Amino acid sequence: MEKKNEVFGKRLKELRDRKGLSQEKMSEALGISRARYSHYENNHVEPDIELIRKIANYHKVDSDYILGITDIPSREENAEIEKILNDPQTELMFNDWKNMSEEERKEAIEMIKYIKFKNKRGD
Amino acid sequence: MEKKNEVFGKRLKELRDRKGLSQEKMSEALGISRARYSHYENNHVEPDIELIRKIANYHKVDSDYILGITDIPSREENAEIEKILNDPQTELMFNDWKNMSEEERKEAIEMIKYIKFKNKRGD
DNA sequence: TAACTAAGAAATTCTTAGCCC
DNA sequence: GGGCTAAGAATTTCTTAGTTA
Repeated sequence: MEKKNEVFGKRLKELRDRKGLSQEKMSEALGISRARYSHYENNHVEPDIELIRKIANYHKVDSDYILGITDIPSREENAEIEKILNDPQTELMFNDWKNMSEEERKEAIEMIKYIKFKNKRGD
Repeated sequence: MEKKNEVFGKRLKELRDRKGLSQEKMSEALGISRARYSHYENNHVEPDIELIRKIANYHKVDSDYILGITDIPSREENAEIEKILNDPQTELMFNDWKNMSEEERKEAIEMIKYIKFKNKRGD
């Protein structure tokens, strides 16, 4: 059967697998038939906007991810990261980190691990 | 004519108005007919995924906004941050960094500066 | 059990042409 | 110009039933 070269179906399957659900369970959750859901995963057909919304909501990911516009499942996470990066110290650290070699980075990671380890022990 | 109670059309019109374009110009930009574009704004029909992508890309907004999932036009992803964080080592480092205290971070920054200094001198 | 698909029915979309302001 | 829509053609989607593994 014909398959469009779409990322949409891949995403559906990937998100479903992540939850360990069968197509049956997924179709129930979305309120559609088993066959219909299968068509989506195999890129035989495309859903309407309402179902795209339901899918995004169910998996708690951005529609941009489902539609293959981005490879980041959710920008919410990214927003959190941005917040962390707004911390002055973190910014400082990142300025150095940016232009470090792989070797230097390895070294730095070791040091960081050591610092954490040391403090946990209360030295 | 029948109108679905959709936010999709509203968004299309709003984004077009923001640019001060006619439906004609918009339809040309998207590579579709004038009537077809009008149907979209009036919620008579819904586009396929490919066209949703084109619209989001043209207006530089998230598909989540166009589909009415969010009211925030764009979550303004920081492309630079994404790129940096995709590096495996950086990810590793960041996992530790996240849950470090201010004191620990200070210490880490000193260490990083030292590592860089040391290497510059060729020791 | 789980997933896929052929075939046809059902529904939606798209075009053309024309209308209104 | 700028936007809307009726009507029918064209296309797509959805269901049923059955197949495959």
